[in-house]
Amino acid sequence: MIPRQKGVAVWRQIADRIRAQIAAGAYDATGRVPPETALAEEFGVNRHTVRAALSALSQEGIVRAVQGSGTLIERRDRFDFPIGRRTRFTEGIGTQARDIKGVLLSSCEEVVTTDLAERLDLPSGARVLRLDALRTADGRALSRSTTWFPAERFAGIDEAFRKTQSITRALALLGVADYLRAVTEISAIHAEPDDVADLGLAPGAIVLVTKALNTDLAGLPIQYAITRFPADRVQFTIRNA
Amino acid sequence: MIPRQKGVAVWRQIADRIRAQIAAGAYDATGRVPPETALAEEFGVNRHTVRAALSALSQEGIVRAVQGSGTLIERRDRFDFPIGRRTRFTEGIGTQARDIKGVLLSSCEEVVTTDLAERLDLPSGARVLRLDALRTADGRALSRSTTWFPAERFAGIDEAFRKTQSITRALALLGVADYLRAVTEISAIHAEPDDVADLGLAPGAIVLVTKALNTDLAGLPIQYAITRFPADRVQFTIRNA
DNA sequence: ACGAATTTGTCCGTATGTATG
DNA sequence: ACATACATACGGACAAATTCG
Repeated sequence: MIPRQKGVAVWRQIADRIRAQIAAGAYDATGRVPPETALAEEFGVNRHTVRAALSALSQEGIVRAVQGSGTLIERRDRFDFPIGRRTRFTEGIGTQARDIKGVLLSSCEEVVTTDLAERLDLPSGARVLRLDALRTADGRALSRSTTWFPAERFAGIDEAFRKTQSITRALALLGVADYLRAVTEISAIHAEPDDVADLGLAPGAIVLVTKALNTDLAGLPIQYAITRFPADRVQFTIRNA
Repeated sequence: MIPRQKGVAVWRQIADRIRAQIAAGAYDATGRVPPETALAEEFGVNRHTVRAALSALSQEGIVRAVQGSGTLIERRDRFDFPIGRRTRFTEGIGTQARDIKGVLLSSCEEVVTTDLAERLDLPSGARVLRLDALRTADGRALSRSTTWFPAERFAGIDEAFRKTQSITRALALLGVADYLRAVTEISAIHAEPDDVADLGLAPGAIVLVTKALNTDLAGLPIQYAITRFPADRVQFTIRNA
């Protein structure tokens, strides 16, 4: 059932599949995972291997085992993040969580790279403000973003973000009442050491990476952002209404 | 450097990172990967472990080691797949590959599930045609899709697809000259055994999953598709022009 | 209240895979 | 190629907690 190639432990592969099953609502009827013996038979492995998988999920807070009773599902949430012409992080996720926080990890001014200069339509040598932020929803890390603004036009955006905890509200403070999403690139990679630390992931976990360009209403680029999401907590929806 | 947590072998984590570096063009200047000793130092592991990683990449055909010379990069391509109101698979990928094939793996008629009935706006108990297809570009698997059409309106779409190797051209044969992408959901998961077999992936690899609804010009749903892409060969771009 | 069945928790041992030097 | 240490996976046996007739 489970392929025995090398490099990825069988218990991890099984953990990934059970997590996906839970997220898909496969066990909603009972609110619990099937017994270890049943899972062992389903995946064609020893019960100990299933136990290793469930132990990992238990560490993640997804399930909780009760001796004699079974393994209960603690949570099965995957946030949906809509992407469209007027994409806003906080608004998009807003109805799905109560307590959304944006923490500014660091900010600095730097000279644009050639790649970034092209995207933001800046002359080479121009200066940009770089903001590193972590967003959490109900206490769980939801994204880790690095954002660049043209330094001249958006001086003070770091303080504005620190106060408002939101890019949208920070931009509003600086006189940008509205802005538009021009392009979004989406890819997926394995978690890197930074992701493991910042987003609280297991190595081998999946990170969804978006690279987004926002413009003002005149079409002038105002912001370029690279954001990393834990794939087991997030999905994207593109609506062409 | 590399975290020694459990479940994923270090050599596989390193292979994933080198593959990502190659895809990002990090080594384009020399056309080769740094020497094994340099990589070993960079990742803080023994040279044997780096050799295991490079051996895996060599198996995938991404690099080729030459004794006395170094480890050459054989290919570094990641297809970009644009998503918009008029999303077309073949057109979108068309300029990036010469030889695009769509193979019909199987087709059958089935009764809609409640979930699918809602998405396609069909009465419960209605019948749908299901097409399973594998798409390849230049001989490499690019996607594995399952597509559902209302059976009544699209009788014969399986034959049309088999002939034309394209959903767009198959729909044209059945009188649908144009159609629109209404919604696209994007998520990422670890490869399942089917993905390993169909897409030629390693277990532990990442699969990008899209769930897409297409409508005709009148807004009537004509097609719902779930497509799985190997994440190391594909990225998505959403343009809001 | 009791016992049987079910289910998770823990211990033993053994073979293979992974990583280092 | 060799040696060493640890992680992974299996198999079996039994204990401990819960459920149910």
